[in-house]
Amino acid sequence: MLSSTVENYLKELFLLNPDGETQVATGELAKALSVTPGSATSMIKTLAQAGLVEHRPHYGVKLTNEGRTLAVHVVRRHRIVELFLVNILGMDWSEVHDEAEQLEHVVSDQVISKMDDLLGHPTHDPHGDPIPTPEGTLPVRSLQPLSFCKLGDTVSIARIGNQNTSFLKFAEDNGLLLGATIKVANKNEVADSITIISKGEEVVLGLAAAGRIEVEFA
Amino acid sequence: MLSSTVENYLKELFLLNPDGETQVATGELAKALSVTPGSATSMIKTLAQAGLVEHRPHYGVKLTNEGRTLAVHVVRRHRIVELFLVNILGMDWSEVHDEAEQLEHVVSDQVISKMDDLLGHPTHDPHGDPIPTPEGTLPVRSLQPLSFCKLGDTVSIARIGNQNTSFLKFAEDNGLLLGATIKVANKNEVADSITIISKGEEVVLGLAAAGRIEVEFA
DNA sequence: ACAATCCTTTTGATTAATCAAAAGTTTAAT
DNA sequence: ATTAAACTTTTGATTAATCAAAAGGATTGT
Repeated sequence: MLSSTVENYLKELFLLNPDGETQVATGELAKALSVTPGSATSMIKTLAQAGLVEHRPHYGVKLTNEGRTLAVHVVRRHRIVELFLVNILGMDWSEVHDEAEQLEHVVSDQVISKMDDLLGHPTHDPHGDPIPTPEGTLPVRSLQPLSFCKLGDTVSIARIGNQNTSFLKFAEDNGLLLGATIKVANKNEVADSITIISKGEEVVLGLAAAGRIEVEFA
Repeated sequence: MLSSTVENYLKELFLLNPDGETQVATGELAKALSVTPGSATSMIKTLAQAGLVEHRPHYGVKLTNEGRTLAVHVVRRHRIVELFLVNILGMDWSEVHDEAEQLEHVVSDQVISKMDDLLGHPTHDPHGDPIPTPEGTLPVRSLQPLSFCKLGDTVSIARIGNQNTSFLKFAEDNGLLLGATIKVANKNEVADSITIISKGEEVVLGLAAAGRIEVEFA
């Protein structure tokens, strides 16, 4: 059985590099997991030993097929739990990420399967992130960051890629919910901001924040 | 925040000595937790340091009020989770104990409270064990072990104090469910067995097993 | 080509939890 | 009252995960 720590390293490697195409830098991984680079190096060596990652010292690290499979399962557990907490237990989507972060390491496959049934085999979690199937397949959508939209574009929100509680509360308060249709009312590269119309109200966002909201054309 | 290990030690001390009247022996605690006596001693010293238990070396150990409060909360989480897994997720009562054993350490109070709402503020878990209130109070019932019943007694099953999966499956298969009314058809102290009639069928149990089934007079 | 800088890796220490086995207490039996 | 048996505690080691800080590569600028 994998420790929670190992599961977190694998999951984070997957999230930082979902396609498995690039190498993830030790420092990037360390930062994502809030550990020192030295800790990351030593865990990477352990994972490489176990055949879960491929490590090219000083260049980076990448999941093996085996590691990727395990990582995807952790992600599946996380996202099903999140949706369950929101849809069945009635929790707020801004709160469930941290809770799921704990639960993902202890819920059994059987519990996940029961939750999945109860939820009606959903394809996306409350933040719009795809839920991997039990076999490890991920539904793919072609989304673009809101920050790439042009003046006048009318789009619908498909994903919020920022799990921060306060940001999610802000999004909720301003009607920036999954499926909401919004229109770009202004965009100012110099001022680093974008203005959108959501439910008749103007909302101004910095481009960095808008980059973490993904949309599709309606 | 308490580690899972600490929570398990506290929980087990509570289960071995719910009234806090006697002292629990180091060896007894060690056995219940499947650790060596030496490990138990060293953890007991840590807990005593933290003010969660009172340790009289060579005599035994006992929860302090603070330790008891924490232990009761762990038990509450465990039992709510168990009932949730059975009533909401549709799992079999014989399977939920081990699952709850993991979940009890990571579910937040908020999740427990939502589960509690959804379950309608239950007082007992699927095995008939009382669920402590959020304030730490335990409902009390006066039950007696089935093994104490006399020939001809008609009683209803109120608690199954054996969490072993195979035993629970056996109980289920023989109609020995909570609330079931049974009658003692035979009792043989020499043969160490008791025979009961459950749903018209005779079921023979050893007295040790019958001792872990608790009943109340109908 | 040579530093300066920026990462990464190594080294040595620490903490929580555990075990095996030695040493120490208590209890019970003769 | 001594000794044996049973239990508890201590000791010394081990493992997983971490950190701080030293040492080692790689990259870039001049």
